Amino acid sequence: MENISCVRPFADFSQIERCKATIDTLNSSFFRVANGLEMAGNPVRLKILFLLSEEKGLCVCDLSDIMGITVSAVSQHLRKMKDRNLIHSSKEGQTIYYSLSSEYADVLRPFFQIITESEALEAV
Amino acid sequence: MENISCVRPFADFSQIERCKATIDTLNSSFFRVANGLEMAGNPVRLKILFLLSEEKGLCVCDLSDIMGITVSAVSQHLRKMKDRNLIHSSKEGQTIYYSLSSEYADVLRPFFQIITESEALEAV
DNA sequence: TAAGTTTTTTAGCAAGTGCTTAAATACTTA
DNA sequence: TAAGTATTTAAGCACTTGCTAAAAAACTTA
Repeated sequence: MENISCVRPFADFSQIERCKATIDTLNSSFFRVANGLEMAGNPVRLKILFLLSEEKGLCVCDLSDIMGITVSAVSQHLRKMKDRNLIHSSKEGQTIYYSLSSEYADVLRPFFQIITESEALEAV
Repeated sequence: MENISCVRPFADFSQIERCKATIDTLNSSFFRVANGLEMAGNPVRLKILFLLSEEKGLCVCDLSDIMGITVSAVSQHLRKMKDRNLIHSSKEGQTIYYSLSSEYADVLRPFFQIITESEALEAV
């Protein structure tokens, strides 16, 4: 893929080179950020993230009950998000409580706002 | 999945019921927003979205050259994002220029900032 | 018209996702 | 200790994703 696809007369080759350089420098950042966004890009996980941002003291089986999927399925989602540092866990006796990391709480807030704002809209 | 998974003595059943109701009301919003976030959750697409936010007048083959994947692959990504209204296209002669929708430009800005800010960090 | 260019679409495939069931692990208490 | 509860892990599966190569479509110009 070292070829040039664009032969059109007005192609801006300096622009292309500049973009290539930028993309290359920031490459690992793109992967890291996309990796986080990918987590929020699944409706079940987005719900979990939303719930953790709104409520305190939710465990795996709470989330399972709330969303109507197996405890195992929730657990696997939680692990993915924990691996990527979107959420944290704290053990209290037998139960493990999950919470949203403050970093992601900040960056996801606008999306949660869109979700809650649409409630009124959809009721029309 | 109408069973109750959580039998622990301190389970807050009113909390669970409240959450269930919220999630149910906002269900379609979660799907809609996750559907958009899913687009940004892929490194190739995130790069495209970033480039469209920074540059004017990029076409499919420009993006193909910049990122080193086939024109076809880029085109398929663009179609997905166009279907979900993340981007718009405008035809000028033979070439089709793509641009980021202002709605998504706003909501993705914090992420782009994280990406560009990390440049200095990684240079250390 | 015909030839050339840009873009999209199709077909096919390797790899990944998200779920369930069943088994394993961790912890508490009788 | 044994029994019960909370959670994670493993295995297996239907389904989806993202890519390439090749064909088709849309447009421009000689």
